Amino acid sequence: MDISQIIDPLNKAQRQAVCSEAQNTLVLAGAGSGKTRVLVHRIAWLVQVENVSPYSILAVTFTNKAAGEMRFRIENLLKTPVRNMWVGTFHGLAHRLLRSHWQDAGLVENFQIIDSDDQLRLIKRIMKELGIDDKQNPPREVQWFINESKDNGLRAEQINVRELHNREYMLEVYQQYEALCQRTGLVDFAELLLRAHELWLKQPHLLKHYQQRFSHILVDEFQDTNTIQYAWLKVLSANNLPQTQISTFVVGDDDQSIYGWRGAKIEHIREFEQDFKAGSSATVRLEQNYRSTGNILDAANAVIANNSERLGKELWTEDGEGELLQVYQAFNEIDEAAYVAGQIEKWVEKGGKRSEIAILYRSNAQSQPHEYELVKRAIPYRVYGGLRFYERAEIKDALAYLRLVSNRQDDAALERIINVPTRGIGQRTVDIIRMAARETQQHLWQTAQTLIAEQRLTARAAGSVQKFVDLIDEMSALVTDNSMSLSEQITHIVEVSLLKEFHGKENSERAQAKVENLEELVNAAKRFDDEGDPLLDAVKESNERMPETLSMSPLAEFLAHAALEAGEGQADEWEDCVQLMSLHSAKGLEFELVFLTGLEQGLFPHKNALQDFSGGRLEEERRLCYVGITRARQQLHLTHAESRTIYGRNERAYPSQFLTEIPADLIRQVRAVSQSPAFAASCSHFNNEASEDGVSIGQRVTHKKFGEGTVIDIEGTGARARVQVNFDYEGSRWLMLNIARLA
DNA sequence: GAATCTCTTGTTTTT
DNA sequence: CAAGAGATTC
Repeated sequence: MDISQIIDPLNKAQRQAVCSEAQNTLVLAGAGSGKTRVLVHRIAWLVQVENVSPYSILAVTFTNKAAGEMRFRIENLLKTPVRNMWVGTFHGLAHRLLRSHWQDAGLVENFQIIDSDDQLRLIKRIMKELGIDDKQNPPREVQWFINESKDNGLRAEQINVRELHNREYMLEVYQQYEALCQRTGLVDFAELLLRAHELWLKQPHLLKHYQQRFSHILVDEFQDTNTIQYAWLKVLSANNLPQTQISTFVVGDDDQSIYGWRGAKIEHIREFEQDFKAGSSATVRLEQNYRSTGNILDAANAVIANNSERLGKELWTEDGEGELLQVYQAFNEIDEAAYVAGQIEKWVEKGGKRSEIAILYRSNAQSQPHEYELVKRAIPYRVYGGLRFYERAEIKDALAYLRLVSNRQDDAALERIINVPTRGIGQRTVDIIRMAARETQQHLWQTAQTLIAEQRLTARAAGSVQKFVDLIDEMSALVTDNSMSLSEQITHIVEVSLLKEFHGKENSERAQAKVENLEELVNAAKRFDDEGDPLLDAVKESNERMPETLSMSPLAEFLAHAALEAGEGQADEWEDCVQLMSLHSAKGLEFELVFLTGLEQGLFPHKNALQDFSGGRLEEERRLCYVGITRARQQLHLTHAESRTIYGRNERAYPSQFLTEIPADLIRQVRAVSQSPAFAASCSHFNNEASEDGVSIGQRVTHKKFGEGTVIDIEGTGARARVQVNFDYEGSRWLMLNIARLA
């Protein structure tokens, strides 16, 4: 047993956490203080020193990425695979529990997971059936209401009608939605958690089994737990029983809580100390930062200090202060992207790797101008998040075929593809089937066949529907008869569905991309064939000690994988490329060079957060900013634009309040402000040349008029330059063609 | 029933 | 600007 390997790389506070003898340990870990390391080493410590079986350990994370990373690092440290240890996201673990105990959970064996897109469609359908005007009552609001209720552990019947303030229809939709999902074997994200929680409450024998099994529960990103997740943990750990033997170890940072909008409650950190009081408890603070330079940390500390109600934490480093933060004020988002790309080129020229660079933004749509610029300069990049692979329409179509093959009750899937590709089943026919299904409380698949048999459809419609039914049955035969591999099955289904032909016949770039995506789906299935799902393996392995066994067809496994992981990590991962992602997906990651872009009031902080009078949401935006700043190791560039295209319109933009919260002495303004709105219409040549050859463009620009060879005086901080600029008026905006310095 | 056109509406963030 | 809904035409 080699304890030194586990202990030596740790500082005092980290060691204190890893070796904690308390039954319940709370680790308050600032950004970059070695949070993951502590978790990984804690588990290694438990296994090697305290002789805890990996079988008795449950580790919970929030993203699949984090779960994979944790398992990888544990196995690296222990130098042995830990197959039967459960490591997963709350959703992933809940899903496995429900698969293993579907009967006890009141589900059908082959239940399907739906994403929020499917969920919204179902809600729209129900509202239509109930005759609720979706103009006045946006389905999105109802969706939000349902998910919020579930996140708080509330079923429809537990909701007090009076609290709805004449929005009783929401409750009605919720009830109908629940019934529909139950009838058709569909489970949404929030439902996974709620069911898993109810499983504990309704099936004490199962709860007892898992309580006896898990002696140690570890939770990462604890500040992001929502009510139902927290409740699930509390029940499992038997924290209310003084004699419980279960030890909990949670790691979190209140300053990095950025999922309040999803029901996460920072208060859980505080509550933990009161709620988990069985046996002894300890709190450890990790404040020494091993990631960023002093200046970056000072900026982060200064920004987050504006929040109230913090648990209090100040990051520090033993390393030097490093470079100043650079702030660049761009004319517009194109200019911003050009600046970023220019800096990236510099970094790479100096021998830096592209994978050390991240471009971060508040909302995914902001990736576009950056992508455009990077393509232009042939800089390889990779975008995370946004429309994920398994969320693309054509992929979801293909998956809907697979779902229907695997579960004929899946109404959501059936509705999606009954007329994709078009096969002569129109809105009218679908409406008839829907209504009939509603009357008999049957699912659509069965109803459609009944309607044909009873000749309640027109001959033409009946023929088309019959063809569809036959098609699905035929696919089903392919899948069940042969002992084909998963990827072969999917290849067949994609072929037979004629989806490729359907999308391919459209002669656009987008259509081409869709066909390629469908081909990529087959590759994804191949990869899944080879690699499988580590959590599933763990469950299978450990289920040997349970009376219930978990048996899922490869197809069902693949579908669940697609629903829960939405398809990160496909393609080009090996190439050295710049990383583009939202601030939310950047949490937990670090980069040498970080660009924090779009720092404008209304964009970041987002305008919706600014409307909130309580300020709670503004504080969450600020935490998001804190997360962004602390991603950087060496260099941090903060950019904002004077003008930004929003919904196709050019809008004036103002610097984010967060910029002013950073002490001025930590910042170097790369270029000062230009007040002329006409300049905002200029293109990127100007900015590059002007800033590149050292001209500092000043506060005011004097110009006579725009046109061929306009001469402009630029006043900088102290400096002054005269330049000749050639413009072209193109429709509605000025394009700057070139610029030359005169004096 | 399908394809095409016009008009409105809107995007924060993710399991 | 782009996607979705609704209306119109084939």
